[in-house]
Amino acid sequence: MGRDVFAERGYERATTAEIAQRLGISEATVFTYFRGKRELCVQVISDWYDEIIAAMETGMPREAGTRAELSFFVHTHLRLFLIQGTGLCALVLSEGRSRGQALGESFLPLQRRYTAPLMDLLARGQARGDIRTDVPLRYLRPLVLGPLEHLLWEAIGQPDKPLDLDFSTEAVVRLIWSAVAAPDAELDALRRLRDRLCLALAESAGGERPTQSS
Amino acid sequence: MGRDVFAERGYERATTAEIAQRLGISEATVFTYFRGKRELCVQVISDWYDEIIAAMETGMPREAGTRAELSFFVHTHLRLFLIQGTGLCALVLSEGRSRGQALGESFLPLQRRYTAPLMDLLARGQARGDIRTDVPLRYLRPLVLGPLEHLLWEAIGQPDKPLDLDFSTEAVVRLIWSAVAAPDAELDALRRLRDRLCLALAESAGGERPTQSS
Amino acid sequence: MGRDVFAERGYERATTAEIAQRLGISEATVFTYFRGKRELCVQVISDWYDEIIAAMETGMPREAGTRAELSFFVHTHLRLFLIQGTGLCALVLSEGRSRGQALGESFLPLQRRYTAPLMDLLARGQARGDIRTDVPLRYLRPLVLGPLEHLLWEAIGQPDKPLDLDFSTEAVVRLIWSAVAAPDAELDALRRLRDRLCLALAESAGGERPTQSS
Amino acid sequence: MGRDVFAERGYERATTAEIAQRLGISEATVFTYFRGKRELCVQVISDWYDEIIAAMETGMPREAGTRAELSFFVHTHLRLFLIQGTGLCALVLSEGRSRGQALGESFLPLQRRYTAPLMDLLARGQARGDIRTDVPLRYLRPLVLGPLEHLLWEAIGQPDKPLDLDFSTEAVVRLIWSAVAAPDAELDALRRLRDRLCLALAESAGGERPTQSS
DNA sequence: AATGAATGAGCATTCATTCAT
DNA sequence: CATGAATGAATGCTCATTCAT
Repeated sequence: MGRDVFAERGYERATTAEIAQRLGISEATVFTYFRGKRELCVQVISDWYDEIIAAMETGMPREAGTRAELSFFVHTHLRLFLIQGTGLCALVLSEGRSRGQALGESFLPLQRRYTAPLMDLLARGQARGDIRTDVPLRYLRPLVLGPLEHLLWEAIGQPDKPLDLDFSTEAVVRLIWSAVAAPDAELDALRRLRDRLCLALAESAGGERPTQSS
Repeated sequence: MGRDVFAERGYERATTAEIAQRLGISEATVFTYFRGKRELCVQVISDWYDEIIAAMETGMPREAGTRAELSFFVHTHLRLFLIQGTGLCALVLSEGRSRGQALGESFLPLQRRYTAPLMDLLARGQARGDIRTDVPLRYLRPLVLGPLEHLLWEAIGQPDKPLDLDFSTEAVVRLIWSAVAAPDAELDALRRLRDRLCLALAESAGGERPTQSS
Repeated sequence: MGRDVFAERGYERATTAEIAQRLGISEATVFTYFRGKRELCVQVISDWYDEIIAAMETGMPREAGTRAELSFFVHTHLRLFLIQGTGLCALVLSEGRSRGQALGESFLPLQRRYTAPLMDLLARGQARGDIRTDVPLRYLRPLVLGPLEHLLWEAIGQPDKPLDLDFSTEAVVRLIWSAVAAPDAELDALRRLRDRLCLALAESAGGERPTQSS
Repeated sequence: MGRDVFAERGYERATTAEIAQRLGISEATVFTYFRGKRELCVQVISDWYDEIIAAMETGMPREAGTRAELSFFVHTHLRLFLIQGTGLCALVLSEGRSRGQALGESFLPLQRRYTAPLMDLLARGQARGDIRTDVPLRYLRPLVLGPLEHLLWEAIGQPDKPLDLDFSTEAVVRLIWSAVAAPDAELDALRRLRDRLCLALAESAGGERPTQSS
């Protein structure tokens, strides 16, 4: 699979020879189907993106609330990039960006397609009043994707310390949520939650209770 | 300058010929001072890190409050990487990681030295009570560096839309601060309440993960 | 022909460029068939040895008597090395030996294969009673090959004085034969007598080594 | 010492840098004294030859008989080439010969000077009637030097099997002598020896005695 | 369609040699 | 006289790409 080679070696160090060999075909045949190494690589990345986007759009729990959606997004993102995509992640991040002219402008649309599910998610959240609206989405997006990438980079760099998927997801989402959630919305929700609990559990009034700023 | 070439072309596409040419010296002279391309590149990265770290440690307003420190960190990070470092950023991120063995293990200590100012900043904030302590620093770090990297990647990808440094800094800091700041008492208590409830009611509730909507 | 280049220039001074050029192919094509310069050179030497060995085994007059066999061996050796092999001889002798590790251990088996025809010849001679048996074959071999090499070296060094093949063969064989032939009975006995006397009278005799003059 | 470097590495693989370093001087200084690498190497070889020739001329036992002289020559040759000269031996043999034009014609006179002691030895032997005169000296010389070189090559190639100097000398001389000695001279000497022994040891007539061809 | 064979364009690296100081 | 610094000229080797079959 060309994907594996690019993922393992990076763009420059991947050779058409090895790709052809792993595919069990002749090196020349590769050029029958692709105009060149660059186009092949773009195709590989593109397919990879398609899978991710499909997974995102298919599984997204659109009715479960904004936080659940975010949680799903984070979980899926980490999962897909961890199972095999770390190499491709590096590929996209490093080679796919302006550097020189190797992989050209081919990635902008992909990038846009990929971030679409997240942008939709955030937009829906704003419509629901769950996501803050005082900051343009343009600045919210890196707040989500940035930490994920950073976490993945660290995971790549330390293959001996594998990431605990569920734990990491929860930790990251909690942090991100603190930043992107509509402040009032969260407070409101919490207060409503507390009030309902107080009613339902009137007799069992033990445990901690909110003290200050009623 | 070798730095520019590596920054513009990446490790593989940078040629010793071009580096020598831009330095106005012969290609052979390069090898008089560096054992090879790899060593040269490591030196370039190392110098670059030194500059960043020096800038961070020198200008850090240690008495102006945690938020001001964070603001300075973000501003400085964006500024230094924008003026020339984006390519080097990519270099470190992509080549410096396990990929093959091109740039070996030379980067781990650098990486650590670079994140030190941020970690110190966060630790001081926690001591002052400004930074939340319910999440390990290990998870706070990507929350800061991640968005910055992501923002920079986007800025690199769209050179026609230059980043407004002060505005971006303020926007990003505001977001990050929401996530890393110690919540005030009520919020804190409410959140802990909610979290424990979510756990307790996990089985009797629906399938989707706990959200605070509704 | 790669053989010519290595023969004319030696290993270090032979360039893949020149080899390719003389073969009328591109330099890259050379590396399609050989993993590198070293492997190519080993192949060249190997083929050369094959030819010599084949010539030796094919033409050897096994029924014509030991002296005729030796004559054939000498004649063939001189002929093959003179027509084109002197350079390869130098190649094997100088590069093929321990010096650094350029041409590795690849030559030991070749060396052995090459000397096999001579060793067989000598062994047959001993079986027939034509070759002396009082000296291990190990010491007879250099007595044959050594003068041939030396003669060839001289011939190389003085290209203006070409060697007369038949005359040289006869002269060399006559000399070698004197040394390796089984001495006739009287001489044999006399020599053994002398040798034992030399040993027995070593202490009571003068300082200088035993000679038969006087 | 430049000598060591050339001996260890051969001409091509020896670098002026290493030579200068071992001499504890700057690389440029080397070029103050020698016009170039080639000249330096010629000087090294030349000095080496001087030593050998001096050893030959100084120690040669001119009154001890031809065989003793030959024995001394062989012993000294093997000794000097074995202690440090194998590398230089290879150097002279391979680089010193016409190959390309690296070490040019500088060696012919050296070669001649070196073989002079041997030629004189043989000439003296012929004058004394000890060395056969039916073959030109030109053909006798390789019979002596050839086996020595061959023996040395083998010794170089198998550093784990060091040569026993005295034993090898005796073995080689015995063989060479068979070839170069004047046949009649030897027989005559042996017979005279036997006759004298018969007289001196008339009573102890046991042991072997020459039977045939009295 | 598939491929074996060939290659042009580079690239990092080496090293003898020069020369101003 | 000695040398630090610089380099021109090679050299072995790689690899994406082409094309006749």
